[in-house]
Amino acid sequence: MKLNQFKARIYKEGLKSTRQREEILNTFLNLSGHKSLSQIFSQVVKADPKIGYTTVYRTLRLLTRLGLATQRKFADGETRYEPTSEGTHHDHLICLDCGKIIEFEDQTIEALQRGIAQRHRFKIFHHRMELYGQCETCRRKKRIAHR
Amino acid sequence: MKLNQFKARIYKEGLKSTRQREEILNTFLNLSGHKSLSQIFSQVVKADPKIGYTTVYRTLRLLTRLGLATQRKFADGETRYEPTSEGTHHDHLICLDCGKIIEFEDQTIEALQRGIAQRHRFKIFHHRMELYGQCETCRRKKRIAHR
DNA sequence: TCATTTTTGAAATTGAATTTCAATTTCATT
DNA sequence: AATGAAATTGAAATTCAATTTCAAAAATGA
Repeated sequence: MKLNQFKARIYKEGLKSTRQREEILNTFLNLSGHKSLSQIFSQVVKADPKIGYTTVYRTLRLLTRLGLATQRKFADGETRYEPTSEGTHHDHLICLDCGKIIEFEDQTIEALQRGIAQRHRFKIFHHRMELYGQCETCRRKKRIAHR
Repeated sequence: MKLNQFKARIYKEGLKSTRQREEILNTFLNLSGHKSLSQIFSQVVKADPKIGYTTVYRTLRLLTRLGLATQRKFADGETRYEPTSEGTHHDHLICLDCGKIIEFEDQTIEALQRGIAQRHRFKIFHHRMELYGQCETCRRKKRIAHR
């Protein structure tokens, strides 16, 4: 369970472990995929209606700072959070109709990116690559709707 | 000159050609790179102090709709606009220290992306790829500052 | 328990994006 | 050149997510 790791990190930083933080972390870890703050908030509220939006916001920032969450900004502008799954970087395939997000990884592309950076004498810290389109399900739906 | 093409498109859409729109387009086309709305606005104001922020905003949206401008959202959250240079898609290398943006293109990566999409049965409309890091100039500066 | 420090949460603030609306401008038609 | 319908302008207002403020509440260590 990650909760203990979390508490340990919290103490090390001179911060305090609270009911709210534990509840938010727990909810967040059980939520799959890339969730917006309001999505996370509405889930947290179900578990404890007393927890405020601000606290969820601050806790997600804290988790990001501690490396337990990763922030993502896609083209729609809303910030999304995802539990950090250790060591695996990945990119995204996003359906513009239904919002589905598929993760993928491609070592060849990563290598080519390193080459490009080197050629321009850049030192890369991170990157993002997103492919926007339509998933098969939505394409089928549209085809039917058009009849 | 693109101005005439612009007027033609304007009329075709049932819209009207105005002093403001011409001035904004003109300023925008002479501005290189990826500019934020406020950067474009402050440049437009130099040419004509009477032109309002809202008009610049709406004109950039219009240009985007007409395909003369391309909207970009990088990780800093601010929307940037770039004149559409026909036919050439490109990706970006961004310096996190000085904000410099370098454009690049890599056909091999593009091909690999198409392969990934196909494997997931996605139909891709567009994509974005951004490499964030530090350019050579800033790396040198920092090295000196550390002494 | 007490004292200190952090956290909480409602409300306020920020800042960019977008909308509103009355006044103005464009342009096709006289 | 004058007219009028339709579009445009620009200042101000609004929206909306992100972020900050601050007094009250909770957590930790002595």
